[in-house]
Amino acid sequence: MNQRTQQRERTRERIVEAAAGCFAERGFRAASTREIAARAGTNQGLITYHFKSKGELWRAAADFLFARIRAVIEERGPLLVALDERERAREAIRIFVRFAAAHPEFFRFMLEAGKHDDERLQWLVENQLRPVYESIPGMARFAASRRAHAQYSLVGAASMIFAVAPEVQRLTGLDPSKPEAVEAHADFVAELFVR
Amino acid sequence: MNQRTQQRERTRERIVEAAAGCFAERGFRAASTREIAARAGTNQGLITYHFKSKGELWRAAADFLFARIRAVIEERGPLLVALDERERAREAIRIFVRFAAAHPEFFRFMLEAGKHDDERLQWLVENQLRPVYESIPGMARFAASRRAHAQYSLVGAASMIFAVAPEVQRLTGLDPSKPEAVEAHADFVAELFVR
DNA sequence: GTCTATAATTAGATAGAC
DNA sequence: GTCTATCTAATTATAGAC
Repeated sequence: MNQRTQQRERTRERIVEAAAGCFAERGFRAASTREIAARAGTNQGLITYHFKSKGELWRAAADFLFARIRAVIEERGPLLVALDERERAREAIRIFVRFAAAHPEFFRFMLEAGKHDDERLQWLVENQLRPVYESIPGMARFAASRRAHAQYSLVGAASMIFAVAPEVQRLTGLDPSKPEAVEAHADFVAELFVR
Repeated sequence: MNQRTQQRERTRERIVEAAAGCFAERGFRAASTREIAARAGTNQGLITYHFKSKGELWRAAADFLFARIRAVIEERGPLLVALDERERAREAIRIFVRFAAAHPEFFRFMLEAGKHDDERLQWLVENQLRPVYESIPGMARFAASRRAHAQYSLVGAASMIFAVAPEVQRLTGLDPSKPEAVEAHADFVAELFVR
């Protein structure tokens, strides 16, 4: 790879990461390409050059966010096989909670996308979400008829406190991003779903 | 109350309800006063006349949404005292889940507001959320040090599946708004938190 | 009280300089 | 590949007719 191609990739990466943050914080419509460009340390025209449209940038941002959760699954999944069934389910849930704490933008992005039945949601479900849906941890314990209820209860219980962290801080005084709070939440949710 | 005052109140109510829906669906910034006006069957200029600014309309919308949850608490709360402690906690959670199913816009509105630490969140916490926070059901069972974790786990588990209903439908085929799905989710979450 | 017209900003996409 | 300038369309808030 020559220097120009490397520079190109680094610039694209900076823009995509800034876009993921902006789309998560503001939603697709309210996120502006000018703000994304500024956050990436560049200009608005360059976004059109690299991504053609705001919609394509959004898809690149989704791919960026899902690459991180896939990495966690691939990295931590194999380590769980040594544990017995119940402790494996608990530890998988703790890993999931820690991911939610480390990447609240992932869940903010998903919460924004999941509430509108448009072409973006369709693309997201088919290309990103469906492939990882089956790997949500600890769900084999529940009957198929309750699977969706268990999945979304777990995702909600694990991620909500981090998705609205500023509200939690103002309302309760607890800062959910602190390591002690993350571990307390991981233990609480793991114990809630696997007793 | 004379006719003109009645007409005024009905118009304001229509605008506020439309605003609550738009702010929940799109967030504060992306919701446009023109779309709100169109949904309320009127025009954009009238919004400025009645509410002065978009920010004040947002506060009126928040007040409208919280009035509904307060009404449920006041209406259904007294009926629970006849039950024993555990069944009271379970039934309170079921009522909360049914509210989340009937009013996903409440939770979409809150999820959008809760992720930005701005003057709107400050107003929302102090004027609307704090007064009802203590009435979230079934939480007396948990130690004070775990209260926030329990509260947000419950809110997340109860509401997420309805907040992202279009995603759930596309991904799993389940329509969470159907009465059978609502009851199944209510039972699942109640059983999850009170065994 | 309701509506139309408009002013001042800001948006995404495009064109072209370098 | 990067950046500035600009076009068209949309935004909120305002002014004023009725």
